[in-house]
Amino acid sequence: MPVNLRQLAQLLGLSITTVSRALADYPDVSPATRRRVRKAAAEHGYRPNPVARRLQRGKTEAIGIVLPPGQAFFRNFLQLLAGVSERLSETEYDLTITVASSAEQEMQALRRMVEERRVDGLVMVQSKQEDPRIEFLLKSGFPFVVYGRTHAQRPYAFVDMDGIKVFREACEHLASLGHRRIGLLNTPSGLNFSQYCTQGYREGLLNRGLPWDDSLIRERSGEALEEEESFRQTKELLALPNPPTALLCFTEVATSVLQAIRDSGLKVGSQVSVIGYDDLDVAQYTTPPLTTMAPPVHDVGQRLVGVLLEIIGGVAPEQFQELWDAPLVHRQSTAPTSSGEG
Amino acid sequence: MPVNLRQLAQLLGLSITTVSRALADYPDVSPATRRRVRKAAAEHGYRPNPVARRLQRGKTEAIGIVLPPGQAFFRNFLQLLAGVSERLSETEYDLTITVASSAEQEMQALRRMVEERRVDGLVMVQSKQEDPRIEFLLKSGFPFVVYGRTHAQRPYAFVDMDGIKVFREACEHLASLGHRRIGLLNTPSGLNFSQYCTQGYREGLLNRGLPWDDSLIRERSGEALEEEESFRQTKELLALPNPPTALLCFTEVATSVLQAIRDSGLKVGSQVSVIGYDDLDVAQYTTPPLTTMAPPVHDVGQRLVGVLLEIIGGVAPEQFQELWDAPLVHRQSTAPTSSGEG
DNA sequence: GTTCTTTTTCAAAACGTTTTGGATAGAATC
DNA sequence: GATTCTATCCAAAACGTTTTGAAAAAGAAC
Repeated sequence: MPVNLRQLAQLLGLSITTVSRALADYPDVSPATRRRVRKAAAEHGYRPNPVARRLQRGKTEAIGIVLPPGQAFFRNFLQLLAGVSERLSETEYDLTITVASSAEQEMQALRRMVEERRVDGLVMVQSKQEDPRIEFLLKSGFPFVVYGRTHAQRPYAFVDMDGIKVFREACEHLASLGHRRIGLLNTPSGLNFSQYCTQGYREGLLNRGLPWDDSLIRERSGEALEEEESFRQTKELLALPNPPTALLCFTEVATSVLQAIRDSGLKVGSQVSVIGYDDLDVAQYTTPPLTTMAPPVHDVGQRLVGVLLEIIGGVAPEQFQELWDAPLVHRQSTAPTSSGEG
Repeated sequence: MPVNLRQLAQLLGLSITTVSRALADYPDVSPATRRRVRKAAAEHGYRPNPVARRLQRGKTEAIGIVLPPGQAFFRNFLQLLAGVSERLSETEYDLTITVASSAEQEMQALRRMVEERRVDGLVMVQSKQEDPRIEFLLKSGFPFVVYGRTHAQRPYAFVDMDGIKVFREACEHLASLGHRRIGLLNTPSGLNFSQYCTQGYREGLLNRGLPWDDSLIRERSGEALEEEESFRQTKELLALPNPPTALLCFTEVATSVLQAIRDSGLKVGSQVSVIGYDDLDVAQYTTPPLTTMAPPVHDVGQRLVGVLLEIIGGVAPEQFQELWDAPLVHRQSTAPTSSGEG
């Protein structure tokens, strides 16, 4: 049904070559015929067949993502995906995804993508400390970029949030508001990220001359319902003899944290300041609206594609090792202590 | 780098044709050579190039999904995607997705997929009552299947939950436990689905001879934070002079509903029964664990692909119009009233 | 040893592009 | 008028499969 190059050329009384080159803006086709070709192509709704182009170019013009198993996926993954997709729409590339139902199935899906050359490159997410997927990709020399970091022999391309810096600065910001006791409600320690949080938190305290206090730190087990566990942990912190006046937490549990604060008879903002990590939609709707560390997930998604395309183009991966910053978005859940700056 | 058919044939001293046919199990190649070819193919890690196959077959061997704009995506979408992906992994098909950043961009992405023939068919999600996307697809004669229903001139293929039946039966179940006043916490009325809920609820009451009472129904505005709105609405219902002893709600807001019940000094299960729609993970972790209407989203995803592949294969779409049932998963949030069946 | 089947193999076309390396014409140069 | 140059155009090859139609080899029948 759709018209192809041969038919279009025949219609115009031109060769396939000339039509192709006219549409691709080669300089060796006269302006007159170029216009003529353009017009005819538009009229007949000619669209080059991507599959044919891919074969000829030896590229699949697609990049892949395989979603790791386990429903517990990070909250703003769709936003990352949106960034990826948006950047891709500027190109001829498609986004091919498969969602894995188990760890073995994940490796299998990965193998299929690289060994059958179904995509030109891969965006890897949810990196683990020791990650067989990354090892496999390094070994096979396949283009890829990681959102996150991992332990690997050889250097590889990644874009990651600078968790240490982000939490350090959030912590320092709370200190500059006059807070002397700052609590940390960390994500489960299975993830790489939780360690960066703790370290940044530690550095922030240190920089401001505040003492380290184990009792001000809680970490989710990852087993119980996150809302309930966070609620409980927050109440524990506030019930301490010398309770914190500020909390660092993850936005995904922020509603529970805020609720626990109110439930303890305290006012969020004026009495207890809270900063959440991740600028989820929900942060705008909590009462009061939540101050957050706002990782630019959408932009990261775009950047991941940009990097990957360069690597596919032949640039060495080790050139792309980026740590990104997450600015604070100030809302009403943070306020100076009554005693003011100290 | 990877070996292709020509090289493999040369290695074996056979023609391309024979090697190809041997691997495809044609009967006209002798068992001996077939074995020989198989062995060599395995040894050299031969994988047919999918792009070449696609060109030759005139198929893209891919199906597409374009995610509608707006972060507020339905909760278990990833589970649907998992089903889609799982079914697809039994075939040679890839899954191509693009996420739209706006309604126009959504149409544009759709056109691109259809007009450039980047995929062989589409799975459509989040159907609206009047849906220009569906109209466009019908007009262009492109293979597609919808998860959900819509108003359209011509018949089309869909797989949808039978919301009326599901809510009717949930309502009747509560009635059979002795409940006489049953509340409904509905999803915003913008969605098709909310009307099926109301209707099923109505039919359930009718079948059990229970009176319709407007004051027992609440509908989220979709503007406020869903947790807070649901909490408030639940408290309103329980504060009525003649309050409900059972509630139908959506699992995505169940924690707030349960909390509101406790907050009103009532016990979930023995005093107020709750059934949630959607068997999200969270249902297992609430206190008490939540009885749910459990749409088999994963299976629906698989089925959508099955249907789509048949349509791509040439079967008429109107043959596939399926309404699926969602069984009740009984947990501890439902119990007979103290007065018992009656 | 010829003829007729049956089994096994293969050359070539096709899918729809892009790109290479000429060809052809007219204009410019001498 | 022969030569060179430039501006246009095009035939053909290539990408790696699948499939068609025919050829070659092997067996069976006489």
